[in-house]
Amino acid sequence: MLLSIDFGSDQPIYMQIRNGIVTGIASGTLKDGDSLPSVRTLGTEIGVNLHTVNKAYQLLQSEGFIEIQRRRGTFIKAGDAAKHAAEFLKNCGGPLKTLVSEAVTRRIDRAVLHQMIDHMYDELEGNKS
Amino acid sequence: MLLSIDFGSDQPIYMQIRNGIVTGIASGTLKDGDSLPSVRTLGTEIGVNLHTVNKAYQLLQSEGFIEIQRRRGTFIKAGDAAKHAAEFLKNCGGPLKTLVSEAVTRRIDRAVLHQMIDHMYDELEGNKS
DNA sequence: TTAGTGTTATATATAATGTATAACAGATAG
DNA sequence: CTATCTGTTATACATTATATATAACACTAA
Repeated sequence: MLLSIDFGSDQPIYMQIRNGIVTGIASGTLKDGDSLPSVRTLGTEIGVNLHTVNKAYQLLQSEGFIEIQRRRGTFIKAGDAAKHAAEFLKNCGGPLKTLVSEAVTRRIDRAVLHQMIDHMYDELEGNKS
Repeated sequence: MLLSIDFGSDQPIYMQIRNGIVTGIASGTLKDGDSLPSVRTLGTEIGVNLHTVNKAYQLLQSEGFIEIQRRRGTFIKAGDAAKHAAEFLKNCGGPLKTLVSEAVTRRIDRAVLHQMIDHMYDELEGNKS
């Protein structure tokens, strides 16, 4: 299954969908031009209303990850990475600062975070060309 | 000022308070045993209701960052870092995975994230003993 | 005695999240 | 041409999260 939803999560469902698809793109599971399930199909599949799926799709489109073609379908969009890189770097600063602060209070060495990130990169980029 | 609140933020006020105090502890601005402003004082200071501050304090106490002493005040608690380290590492995996995934889609090299983290560590640990 | 502490209770308001149902209008496949 | 599928819009509703307002409680500390 492309996505699995945790209904008990503190994270909104549409955010879980959004994050799942972003990870799918990063891992290469979803490639440029691939079609996504319709809002109804995906909604039924994961047990969620079509509007919730639509909310995730709208968000993903606004972020440049997908392209919604009315009455045709929704497709993965490679887009211009560099164009969105600055935006990402600006937005990730706050959350990352909080995460690092918490790590420092727990006396977790920076090397641990480096390793976690490296492991995630390896895992994501492992299934590429 | 210890804290500044962005009322237009998507992040809840009590979360901003919580994160600000965690960062304060990480940077050494807030040390073990230091007293925090009362819920009323801090609330007035940043233009927020005392219950909102109390919500942040309760959360921080549940996470082991502070100790609330009824009718006496609230104090920074060094606590046992190792005791909470595992919990943190478990919880940070999800958000970090999302962040890394997004970085990969934007073709941002892992070294960039490493550098950001190093910079934050340096900044936080720079003001220590 | 007085002021200050976190806490509890009650009430209210707003926004966010999610569901339900129906209809629209064009695309697409049979 | 017809039937199905597409994202979209509209309406309504329910629940939860967030935040404020006000008052009182019970104890601490100056």
